[in-house]
Amino acid sequence: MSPCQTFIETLRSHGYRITPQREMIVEAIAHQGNHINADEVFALIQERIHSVNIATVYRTLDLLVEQGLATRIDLGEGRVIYATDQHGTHIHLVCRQCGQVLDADQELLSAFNQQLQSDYRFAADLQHISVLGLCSDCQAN
Amino acid sequence: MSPCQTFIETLRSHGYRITPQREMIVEAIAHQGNHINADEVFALIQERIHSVNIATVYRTLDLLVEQGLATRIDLGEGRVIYATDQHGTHIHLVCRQCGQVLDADQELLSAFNQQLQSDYRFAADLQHISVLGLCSDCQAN
DNA sequence: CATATTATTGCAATTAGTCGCAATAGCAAA
DNA sequence: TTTGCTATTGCGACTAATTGCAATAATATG
Repeated sequence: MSPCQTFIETLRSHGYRITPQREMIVEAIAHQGNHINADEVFALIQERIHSVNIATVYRTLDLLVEQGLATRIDLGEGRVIYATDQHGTHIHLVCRQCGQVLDADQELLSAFNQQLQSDYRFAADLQHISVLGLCSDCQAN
Repeated sequence: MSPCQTFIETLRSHGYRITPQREMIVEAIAHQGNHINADEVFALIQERIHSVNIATVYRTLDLLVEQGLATRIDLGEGRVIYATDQHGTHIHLVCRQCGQVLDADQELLSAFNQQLQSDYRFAADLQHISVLGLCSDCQAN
């Protein structure tokens, strides 16, 4: 089953209705291998059909995040991106001074993840997070 | 030196001008021991003087975060809070389904923090972060 | 203390995202 | 296939936060 179909089936099995709008939004975020923001999703859908509302895009993206099918990452400065759980896992290191974004290896968080589950019974979405801080250049200044 | 004065001096030594507005905003966030959001800061200042603009509040809070004197935490659902670096460090575990917020021990991140510094030369602001995931109740459902 | 420089502010306009509500359209059951 | 229930959508209004710009005021210098 393609990733798209998996998403759709997951939504259906959780009692959500499958609309053309939702299918197109899922396709947009799934086919786009990389990160994507709400505007880009909206633009991709507009290429196919013009009558989809931006509010529906936001609502569907929220739904996908809530269902754990996608993650929402706030990179600061109004940069909010989405990615499917299929997307290669990694950590975004965002410099709070220059705004630069560095990627770090996801493995660094595995011990933390296990502790959250054992100590707090909390299943953290760590496959794709952003961490604010200072990059080496800005530390020097 | 009181925390307020430290903040003010830090700003001054970095070449920023000290205005009454900035002093009041720093006092608001420093005296408020706990988290505070932009609206609350604005309300606290309005009690003293009415001519301060909300845009200045946002700009000053951004400045404090950029300078590492405060942290900005996005708890989702439009809940954005600020706290000084004096504030007791901890991790917010935000459930992506029910919105509930749990606090976890900061210590869990110390190994991760050290690795970011040694492997990526990145000084992460981990004293006060939020992590999205599923709480035990919502995992059960 | 007076002056010049320019960072900061307030204001108004703008943007991104959200919300309430009536109309529409999935889906389950007959 | 038809019907009924109600989740979902589109729309317009609204809110939170940001931005450009001219006026103001903090600081350095003479």
